[in-house]
Amino acid sequence: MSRWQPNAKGRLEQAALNLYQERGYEQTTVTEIAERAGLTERTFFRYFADKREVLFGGQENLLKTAVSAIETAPDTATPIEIIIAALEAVVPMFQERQEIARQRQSVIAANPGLQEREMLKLATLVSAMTNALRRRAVTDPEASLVANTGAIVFKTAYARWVGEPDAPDLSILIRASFDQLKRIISG
Amino acid sequence: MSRWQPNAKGRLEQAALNLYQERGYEQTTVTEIAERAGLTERTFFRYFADKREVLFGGQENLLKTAVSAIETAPDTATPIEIIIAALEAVVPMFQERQEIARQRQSVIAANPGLQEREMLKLATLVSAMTNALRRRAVTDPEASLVANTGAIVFKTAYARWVGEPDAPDLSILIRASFDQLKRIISG
DNA sequence: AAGCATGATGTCAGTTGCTGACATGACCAA
DNA sequence: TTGGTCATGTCAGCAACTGACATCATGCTT
Repeated sequence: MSRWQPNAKGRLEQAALNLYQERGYEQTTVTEIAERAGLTERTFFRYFADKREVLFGGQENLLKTAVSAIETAPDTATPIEIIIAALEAVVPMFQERQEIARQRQSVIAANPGLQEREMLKLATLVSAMTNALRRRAVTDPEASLVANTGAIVFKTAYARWVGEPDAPDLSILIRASFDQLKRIISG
Repeated sequence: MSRWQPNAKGRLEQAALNLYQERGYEQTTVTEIAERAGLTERTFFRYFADKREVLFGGQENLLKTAVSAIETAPDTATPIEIIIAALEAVVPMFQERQEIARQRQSVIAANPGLQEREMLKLATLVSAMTNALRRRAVTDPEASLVANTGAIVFKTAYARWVGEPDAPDLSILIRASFDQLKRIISG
């Protein structure tokens, strides 16, 4: 029999999400989270840089997937097409977890500090995609404009996907947002 | 002779900006800022909600100006034209203070926590502009897409304006960014 | 002129987020 | 068996932030 229960990080994430929902983010102390996970505060901070970070675990995977999609897009694709491909590459990571995504989102929506963190994560993603585009010889400021455009499209689609009870497929919403943006800007 | 030195808030802002530049944001304590301004830590927190907020004073003015520009745009303007007008309405608030803008930006660039706050401010602005557009009968998600597009355009222009030694006029850069975005998306 | 309300600031004590230093003890490899 | 490793615990401490109450110049009221 091993000394420690397995999956400490996952237990902390679960405990945090539950407590944030039950009492609200600010009313929850890190000590409480750790206790519910059967650990100590100090251990929480070994797994997560701060109290917010516990809600943003999947970020590195997301980033890798998006960057890798940009790197492997066909040479014939335009920058915008490359970005849309990156967004669609990332869709499956959400598709399965719609319920958890909704829980997370309602917690984040209730706290500005968490919204800050979410936007920093998004900005990190945009920055990584911008760099990936530059490596494909897309020049500045086009690379940055394209990456940011991708972020808007995704944000818009994601908001609908999380917000509507019987939302269409995420990749369909992405297409729809992009088409609408095209019409708005050219029109 | 009055009991207190005038302009406590301004003194705190100045002291904070200087100290963040001299020692870095994290190495500066709120007590140090207050001392340099001839006040106490407690008074700092009466003027600013937290240690970051001291760098984001002009925000409310900015927001009011942008929203008011949206409200007073001519009825013939398209949503995109309205947003561009809002961006240009805001230009004069930066134009005079390019040097301070550069100082602020270098401090913010050195600290992720400050970047978080800046993006929250930008998101607040986008949200206010979205609502202002809705009041002009622009429907969702178009209102949100347009406001976000404005934010990208401004961010791109602002980055160049702050980053290049002899940058062109900010409103020229806004036009340039918007034109380029149009080409990218339609192309 | 005396008294009184106001408002900006100070003082103090307390909670919580977060960190560094060191201790513990099951597991594993030599 | 021994000794190292690694996840966790323990403890002490700093800095951000808050609530409660004190101070006292200013200016209004009577």
